[in-house]
Amino acid sequence: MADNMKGLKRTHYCGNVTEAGQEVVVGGFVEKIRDKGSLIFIVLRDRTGVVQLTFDDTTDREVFEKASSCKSEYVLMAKGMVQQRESVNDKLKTGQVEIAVSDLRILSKAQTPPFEITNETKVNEELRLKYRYLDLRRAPLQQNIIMRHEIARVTREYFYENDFLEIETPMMMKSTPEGARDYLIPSRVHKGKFYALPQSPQIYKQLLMISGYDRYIQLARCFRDEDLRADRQPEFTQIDLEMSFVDAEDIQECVEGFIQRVFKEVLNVDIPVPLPKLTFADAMNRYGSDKPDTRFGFEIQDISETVKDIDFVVFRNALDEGGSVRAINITDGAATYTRKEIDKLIEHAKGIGAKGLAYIRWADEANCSFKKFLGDGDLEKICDAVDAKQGDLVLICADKTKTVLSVLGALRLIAAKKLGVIPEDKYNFLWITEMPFFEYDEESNTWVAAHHPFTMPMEECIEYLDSDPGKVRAKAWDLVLNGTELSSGSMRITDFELQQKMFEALGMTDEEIQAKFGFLVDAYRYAAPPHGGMGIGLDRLAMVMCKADSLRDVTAFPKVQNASELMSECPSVVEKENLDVLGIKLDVDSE
RNA sequence: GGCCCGGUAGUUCAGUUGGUUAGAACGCUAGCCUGUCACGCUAGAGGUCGUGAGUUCGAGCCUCAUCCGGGUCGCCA
Repeated sequence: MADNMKGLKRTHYCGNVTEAGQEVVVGGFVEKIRDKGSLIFIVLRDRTGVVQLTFDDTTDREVFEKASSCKSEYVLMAKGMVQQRESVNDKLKTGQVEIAVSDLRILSKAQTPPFEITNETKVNEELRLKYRYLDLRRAPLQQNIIMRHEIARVTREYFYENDFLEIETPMMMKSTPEGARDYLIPSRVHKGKFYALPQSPQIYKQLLMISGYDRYIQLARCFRDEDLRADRQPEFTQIDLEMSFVDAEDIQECVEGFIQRVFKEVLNVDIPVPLPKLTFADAMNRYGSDKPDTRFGFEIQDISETVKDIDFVVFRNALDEGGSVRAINITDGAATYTRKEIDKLIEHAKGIGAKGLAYIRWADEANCSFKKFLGDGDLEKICDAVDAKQGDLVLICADKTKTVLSVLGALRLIAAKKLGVIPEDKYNFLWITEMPFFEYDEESNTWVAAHHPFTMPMEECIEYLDSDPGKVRAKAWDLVLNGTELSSGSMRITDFELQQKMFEALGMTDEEIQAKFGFLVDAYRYAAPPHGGMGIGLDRLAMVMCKADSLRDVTAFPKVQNASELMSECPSVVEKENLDVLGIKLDVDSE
């Protein structure tokens, strides 16, 4: 039988025991035992840190015996006097003191855990996820979870102070056939019909504007049944907001205030505002990405003009087919790359869709992979065009412009990571504006909406809706931080006729419109203030602020790549009776 | 769905050209130790080499399949 806490009431968190000369009661987990025989040290851990418990020949015999029976991860409560240590530990916040224990309770015994619970760990993540509740005892993870809480707290404070109302929207809603796949919930009452979990509260928050709740905020859980990535979980949290009587700049200004506040309060980092802006087109041309990491250079440069007279079939073909030849100049000593390392880059480029990669490696002398096609002075012209110097590596890609940009954009990142030139303590925010309204879908040969179909086009683009969809830009913008897409926002269409035109441009029939969004279209007939909003990825924000590599490190109970959870082993098979009630018959084998 | 990487004591890893009884460190168990803090010392237990098949006189190692995990492309209005 374990002890109880009778007569003891916790007075301090472990990490806060720093002053000698007082009697304290602490509770926590056994982090470490150093048993010297007739002198025992137990390091006790809670979410604030650790403190050392000491037992020696002045300790009550029964307490001493109990201490010597303790094992890793036992849950203890201890009462004792805080005293100065004979030998201090400067590495610990509580390293000046220790607790001379007079009362010790073993509240719960622990099996030997499957892995050691230490701050630094090399243990396989798979095992840690299976025992997530143990992994979560580790300080680094606790700090992340606590920081995430702080972010959420500051978020609420900021938006409350700015007159936003927190309103909950349904978790069970109508399935919308467009966009990501929905997670479906079968209905027992309406057999054969389904609710969907929200991909975002988009439609509801727009309806709230129509209803006059003109500043809305919600820390909204969102669900998307798509494949996972390090920065993508099937369920995630969005700081979801919508504002009326505003334009894009007003919303951006409000969010800039939030960003500034949350970084100051949580990290004590000053973020200068307004945040820089870059159009989507410029982002693609300069960085080959719609979420550029601007903490380093290596920008993409168009050298089509420079090489147009060079008799190199790869360049010639690309240019003849309307593509381009572009280059990035990797500085910081990239010329030391070995042939093998360059080959690896080329392989990577091919993986992204490049047919190949030309390069100039300027070590002792400029060494060019396509030297034999060059005339006198051509090499110098190219190096001049990209401002290459000795020590640099110039990567050149020739293809359709879209391919060239995505390939060089990816290589730019890989090279920077490899060279270690990305400053870790920098927070480069960037608004990406003037997003394209339509994307060309090569499979179906049609233009599809790049955003949801209620996004407002830029006024000067409306005339191209029918004639040249590729030219239409949206009143939509993204917020990017260090190469991570943090947030996305837009102004919404409030004009009924314009909305009709948008649907037509997307090739939707009246029946389709009515079936998919009938209630929303109807709602806009009853007048709506001009409005727009954003959804800010709380998980991703936390990931960057915690300097974590994966959302799993800032999510208490994350899913793995196949969308299952290793601890509870969900999703799982359900009893046949449960399916019968829902009128569902399975067409798959499951054990 | 495609491509790449990984899976050997509880954990992290090593394991030669395919060759006797698969090793180390940490952890764990027992004992000793009054100032440790990566405590120290002594002894000990602990293995279906992810799983299944194949090649071979012989497989941790080679081949195929499969499962699990990670990264990435597709996908993510």
